[in-house]
Order: sequence, then C-alpha cells, then structure tokens
Amino acid sequence: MADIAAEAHVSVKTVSRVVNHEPGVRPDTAERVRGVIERVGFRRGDSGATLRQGRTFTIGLVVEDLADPFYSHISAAVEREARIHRYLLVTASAEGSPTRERSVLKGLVARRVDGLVVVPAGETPVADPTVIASRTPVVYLDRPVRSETAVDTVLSDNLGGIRSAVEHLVAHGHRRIGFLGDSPDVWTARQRREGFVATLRDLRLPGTPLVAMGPHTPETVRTALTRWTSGADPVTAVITGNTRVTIPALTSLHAWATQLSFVAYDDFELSDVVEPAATVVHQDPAAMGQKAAQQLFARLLGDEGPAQTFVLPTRLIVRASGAPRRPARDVRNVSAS
Amino acid sequence: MADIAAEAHVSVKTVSRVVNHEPGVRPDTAERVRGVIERVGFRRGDSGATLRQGRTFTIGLVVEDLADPFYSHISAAVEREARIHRYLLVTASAEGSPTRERSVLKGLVARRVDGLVVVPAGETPVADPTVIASRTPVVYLDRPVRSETAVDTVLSDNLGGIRSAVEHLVAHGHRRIGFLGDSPDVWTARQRREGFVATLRDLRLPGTPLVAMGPHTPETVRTALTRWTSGADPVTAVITGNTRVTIPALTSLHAWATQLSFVAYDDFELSDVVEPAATVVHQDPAAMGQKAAQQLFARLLGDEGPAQTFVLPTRLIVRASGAPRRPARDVRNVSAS
DNA sequence: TTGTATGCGTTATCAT
DNA sequence: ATGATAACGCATACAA
Repeated sequence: MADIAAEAHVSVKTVSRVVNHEPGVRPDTAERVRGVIERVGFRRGDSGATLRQGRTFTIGLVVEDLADPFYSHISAAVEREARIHRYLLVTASAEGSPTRERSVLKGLVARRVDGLVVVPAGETPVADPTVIASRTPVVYLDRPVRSETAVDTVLSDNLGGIRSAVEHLVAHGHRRIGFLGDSPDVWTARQRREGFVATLRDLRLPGTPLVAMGPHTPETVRTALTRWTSGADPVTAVITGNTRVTIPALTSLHAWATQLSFVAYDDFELSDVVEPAATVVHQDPAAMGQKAAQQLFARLLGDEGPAQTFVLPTRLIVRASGAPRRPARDVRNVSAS
Repeated sequence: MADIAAEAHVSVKTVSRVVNHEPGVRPDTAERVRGVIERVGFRRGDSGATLRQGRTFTIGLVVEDLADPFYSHISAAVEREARIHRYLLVTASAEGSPTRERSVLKGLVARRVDGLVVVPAGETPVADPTVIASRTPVVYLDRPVRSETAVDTVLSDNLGGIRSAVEHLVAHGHRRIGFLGDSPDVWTARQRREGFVATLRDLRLPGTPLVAMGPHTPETVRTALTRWTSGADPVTAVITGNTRVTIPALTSLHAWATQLSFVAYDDFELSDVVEPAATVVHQDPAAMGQKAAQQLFARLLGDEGPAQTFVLPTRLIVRASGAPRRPARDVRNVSAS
C-alpha cells in the first residue's frame, strides 16, 4: 500500500480511503490512485486489517470426513451461507478423533476465525478451554455436547425420523422388524436405536426388539439377516440406521430381496435406482448446515439471546422398498418348474 | 502476550521464545512463563505473526461444488495433505461461474493464502491479474488453463480412460457404441468425446460416432437411447461421460437393461450394487487432490523448477455391465409363454 | 480534501 | 540468557 502511495504521490491514508471506498477523496485523486492500483495489481491484504480490527471474516467448520456425502452437503451449505455474508470458510476434518478435533480447533482459534460450526467427534465437551477462552461463538451441529453452559445446537429429529420409518413399515403390515445401526460410539446411532425400541414399544409390537449395531460390513449384515430370518418368528423388514450401514447392507439385502422390505435412514444418490427403489428417511444436511451457519451469523451480528437448540424435521420419502415383498416372477417360475 | 510478560516479569520476546519453543531460555524461566500461560489460558494469535512474516499457513481450494462427490473427495485429500504440513484449508465454491471464481480468488488472495489449488471454471486464464500480482503459487487441477506462462497442472488421463472403456466394450463384441457426454462447456466432457471418437477411428469401427452431449436428464438420455436403438444398426452399448450423466442415465438404462451394456466414466457409490454391477473408469479424485497439494507444497518449500503437468492414470474397474446383455430369465420365460 | 501519528500482536535484529 | 525496539500492513483518531 505504501508503494501505491508513493507511486501516486499521495499518503497511505488516501490509498486506504480509495481502497475502502471511503468518502472525502477528490475524484481525480481517487482516479489516479485507482490507476496505479490497477497497474500494479494491488489487493488489500486482510492481515493488517485483521490485526487492527480483530476480525478475520472467516468462519471455521469442523467435521468428521469431508468426503462423506452427509458432511460434504453440510460443508457446501455452510460455505454458501458464509459467502452470502462475504465470509470465507475454513474446513477441517477431525476424522472422528477427539484428539484431532482439539488440535484442529486450536488451529482455527489461533487463526482467529470469527466463529465455528462444529460436528463434535465425541460428546465430551469439545468446549475446549482454548475455545472458551477465545470467546469464539460456536454452533454445534448434528450432535449435542455436554456442557455446563448452554450452547447453540442444531440437531435432526432422529427419534421422529426413526418413528416414521417404523410406522411406515407397520402400516404395510410388517410386525417383525430389525434395526441395523451404525457404531454405538456415534450419538445419532444410539438415538435411532432408542427411537426404534421406543416406537416398537409404543406400537405394542410383540417380541424383543431386534437390533444389530455396527460398524457394519456386508458380512456382519449377512450374519444378522441370517439370524433374524431363520428363527420361528422371522423379520420381514429391516431399517438401516444411516448411509454407512445402508451401503454395505444393500449388497447383502439383495440375497433376501424376495423376503425383506427395508427403509433406509438417510437418502442416498441412486436411492430411486436400486431395486426395489428405496424408501428413505431424509434428513436434509444442506438445511442443517444452513441453519447452523445462520445461527452463527446471528451471533456474529450481535445476537446475545440465550443459547438455542433447533431440531430440524426429517421427511419420509416413500418409494417401493417398504412394501411387502412378493416373490419375484423368475423365482416363482423356478419354483413352479 | 504483553500481559504474560508482565505477569512473569520477563520481556515479550522471552514469552515469544517460550511459545515458539525457541532455544536460549533458561529452563526455570521457561517454566515460569509456561505456568502463567497455563493459568491465564493464553494462545498465540497468528494474525500478528502473519503480519510479521507474511505467511498464513493456509492454502485455498476453489472447486465448482463442494457437495459433488468428485470435488468432495478432492477437497478431503487436499485438506489431509494440508494438515500433514500443519496448514489449514480454506475452501470456496465457484459454482461453475468464472465471475464467481474471480471473486472468490480475490477473497483468497486478500486473505493472503500461501498457495492455491484451483479447479478452473472456465478455460480463460483464471490467471487473474490479482492472483498473478500476488505471486501466490497456483496449481490447477482437473482442467488446464490457457496461459502465456506455464503453470503447474494436475490432470486425469481422459483420453486413456475413455479408450479403455471403448476397448473393453469392443473386446466384448460390441461394435456400435453410444457416448453420453456431459455439457460441452466442460473441458473434460469435450476431451472424453474426442477420445471416444478418436478411439472408434483407431479401432476402425464402422459408422459415424454416436454422441449425445449434455447436460442430461433422464428424458434426454431416453431420447438418445430410443434413437440409437431403433435404427437399422442399433447400439449395443453406451458409455456415460461422468457421474452427472451416469446418475440420470441409470434410471433410463433400466428400460433397456436387456439390450444395452454400459461403462460409466467415474466410479460411484453403489456401482457394485446396481443391476448389472457397473463397469467403470475410475479416476482417483483423492489421488488427484493429493498430487495437486503435494506439488503446491513443493513450491511452498522452495521448489523453483519449471512448471509441470501431471497426468494421472485411470483404472478400468471391470464388473458386469460391459458384457453383452442376455435376455433376463424372466423375460425369456415371458416371451416363451 | 489530505496527511501524520499511533497502535493492533507478533517476530527479527541487535543490544546487553 | 534476556531485553529493548523496530517493523509488518492496515485503520483509527486527529490535525492541517
């Protein structure tokens, strides 16, 4: 900036004024300065300004895995919201490790991001002393965090979602339903399991709930399905607890295609192409990311209200997979021959 | 930091030394300083350091759409590489618009990112004067950019990939093959189209090449397939040019399932679950992102060598969809009855 | 309308 | 081993 000033024979302050579109500069002076800026290709660096005014116009996002569709949609939504406010987004993966999470949070705080959206890796208060001390506004997403002080949180309606799945299957006449959940380490997986069990109870379905928590592979799914379908009271439908379960499950489900109905928690690309087209519980990760970012920006804009928790609704997208299976035509032919 | 210094009865410089683990501090002094730091919960802010040493330890990534699996895998890989070097990653979507791309690039440059990985929206030299002037190292990814000066570029072997797809189909006896490409606005789509045509020519396959460029919807795919399968010399196989084409195409391909083989460019989740399991040309977005980031860090670490272009190989993952279709059993039964 | 002095938090230089 | 001071690039307050 000093270079520009020298070149245009004005003071740095005048250049600053021009760059920031401040009033009080004679048009021709401004023009001259702009000319030089254009010629040299100058851009104001925010580092100085940041230092001076203590704001970086950058927010941070911490997720488990950027490559996971669920998180990538969240990430895209948060970035979009940030762009609306002319903010930039720094993204970091914690890879499910609380340790790594702490370390990336420290990095983010050191960079003095103005705010944070965090999908907490563990439930232990990520409310790291570092973050607390920095007084950086934080919005938690997808999972709550235990904390003495209330914190802004955006959740999905896991209980309602799983309930809609069970009710859908029951409406189709299913009475014996299995639940394939993700690892019990994951809060949402536990929530859905509990929701599943609670719904069965509320609906007074007979028998003990059939639950197989993950992490799952095609093999573990096959084992569970074999067990569930071979007893005296075989399951006729299963619910997969999230996409990480649905993907390996779909392979195995094929083998039971003629007997088992299913509902998948989380929509997925090609959900309408697989056979049968998958009925899914759709939670809108884009909406979740957007809501979290909006709440964060409300804070950044001065909202001092009490911490809030938002629970976003899920939507059951009905396709074919929830309906009772009929023996496929070729199978019938084979057995008839 | 000054507070710490006062509290510990040392100079700021000494505190700085302790914080940065610089040598030349007496152990007991260091210990005392650390104690105070611990007590007041101090964290060095990078803004001052950035200002002083002109480095942000942050790199920027510009892609089209963070939610697109291709880009989200790239993004995850770049972020991972950044983390290895203890850098942070700022991601921004250009949404395919050169205008927006310029604007996000300006934002990134203003933040003084130390380097950039850019998936260019257009082919017009994104080599924006702003970026040039900032002398920020840039690595282009997935698509080249026309520029007077050579620039580091990481590409995928589009020609080789499409060739492997065609050859695979030809090896399975197909002679009449259609190509469903993405919008011709996209460089990679054009590359693959050209590669397709060139391969047909090299293999001396008869007839004019059948090409339908996008953007595609299930309808446009259906129209093309209807046309191609209804003539005197019907196609027996199609190639989809990328995932944005494969997804809508899969819906329509179902209707032709008994006649058409296919190979999809780009692997996709569930590629082995769809029926028939999809043979795909796999370009490894994670490897691409990693390579680009590695090249960028090489530059950041002082590599002054001439600009390089890397062309990463693709891999044909053979599943079932490339083999000639036989009438499915149930269809045969029906026609026999 | 324009310019000068000062400070933001940190590190580098050069003392002591 | 430690400290005083300048400097980084910009914006704020104030002066001219």
